[in-house]
Amino acid sequence: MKTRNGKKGRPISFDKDAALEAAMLLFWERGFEGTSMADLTQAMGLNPSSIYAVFGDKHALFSLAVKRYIDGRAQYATKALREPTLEKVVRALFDSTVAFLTTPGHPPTCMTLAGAVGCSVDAAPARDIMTEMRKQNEVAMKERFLRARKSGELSKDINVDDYTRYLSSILAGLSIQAANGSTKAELKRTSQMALRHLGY
Amino acid sequence: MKTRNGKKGRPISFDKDAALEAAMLLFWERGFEGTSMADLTQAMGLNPSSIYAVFGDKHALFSLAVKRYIDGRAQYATKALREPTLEKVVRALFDSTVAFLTTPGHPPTCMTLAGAVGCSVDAAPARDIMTEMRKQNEVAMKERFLRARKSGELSKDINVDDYTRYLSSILAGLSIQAANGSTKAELKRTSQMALRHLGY
DNA sequence: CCACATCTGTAATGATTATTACAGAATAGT
DNA sequence: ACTATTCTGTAATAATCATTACAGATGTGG
Repeated sequence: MKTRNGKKGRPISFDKDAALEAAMLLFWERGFEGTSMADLTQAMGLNPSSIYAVFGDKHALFSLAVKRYIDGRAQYATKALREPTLEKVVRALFDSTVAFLTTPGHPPTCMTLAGAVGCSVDAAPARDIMTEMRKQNEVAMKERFLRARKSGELSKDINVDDYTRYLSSILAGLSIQAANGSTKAELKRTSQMALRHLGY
Repeated sequence: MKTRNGKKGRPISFDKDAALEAAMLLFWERGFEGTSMADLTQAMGLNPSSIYAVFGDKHALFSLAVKRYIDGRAQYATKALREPTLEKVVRALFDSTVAFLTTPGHPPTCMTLAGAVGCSVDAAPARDIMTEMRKQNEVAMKERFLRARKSGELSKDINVDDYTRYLSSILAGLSIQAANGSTKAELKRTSQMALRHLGY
């Protein structure tokens, strides 16, 4: 057994992970429609046949790239929600978002905002994936805030849905600010102002 | 003199304004890259030659469409800044934004966010126009807040740049919320929470 | 070493992209 | 009426789009 799990035929000659990472970064920078298969072949260092064989068509590849983004680069948000107290959660949310948006090596914005907001009908599935991801993110936030409400950290006077949407709005706004070219210092001050208004 | 300003040749047979309006709405919905010239010919009811003769190429047409958007549909923001007091300005900013985002007949988001955030290098000029518009919007807000600072309505303890970016962030966030499918009632509650935090 | 299965590279596919060439139609000034 | 000028409609352009056909390469299991 030369391993490969009993699979016959010529084995893959490239690093799937590295290829998908390259695809993810390109989609992140240019969105679904702004990224051509030709661009992808170049960035991934593969020929079309290999891409289609391993990842499927462009839509499937985009889905995988988004999944990689969510499970990797975007985990900072999930981690922030695991902080023990509400204040720490909210602080971590802002701090890690600012850090994320200003990390070199990738575009200064969320992939889910750059990917596809307005797009052609052909790209609508990609846009819907992005919308779905943004909504899932809000659901995760809401669940954490519901726990904070039960523990008494979040006043019962506050509607959790509203609180969630409010925070989500500001965080999305930060991403737009970053895309506009705001510096790390500016983003920090903006989030400090948001935190102050939230009572932290 | 049959008027037409001494212009010779066959006269234009269509309504420039209506055609540009149709183009603007299509760009708004699908962004620069998501809108093809074929889509535009159909939506504008014109053949390519007429479009090129009157509006120039796709980039020029996009510029004109954005200008029309700014000078028309997006004037609500400029009007809000003309309110007499800071509180009225801020309230109007939120109220009119929510009204705008939920007005039927156009996409539920700002054109400057839907148009092109991530895009191909070919579409970069269009993206840069959108970024420029978002920045100009902030400049206008900042000027108004500087006046409020001078009149004593805005505390000198508050950095006007920060205040501007903070408000701009929340407003952009509202646009993302609306694109996510939030209802008018939800957007209203979110902006009410923002207003409360701002002291209004 | 042989038959089979899978992957790789190239070159082709047909569709769609933005843009233009060109011929005919409609006006203006003379 | 005539010519010059401009607009309109169609059809062509060359480039690029996503996708696939196919032949050769490279492996596995027997």
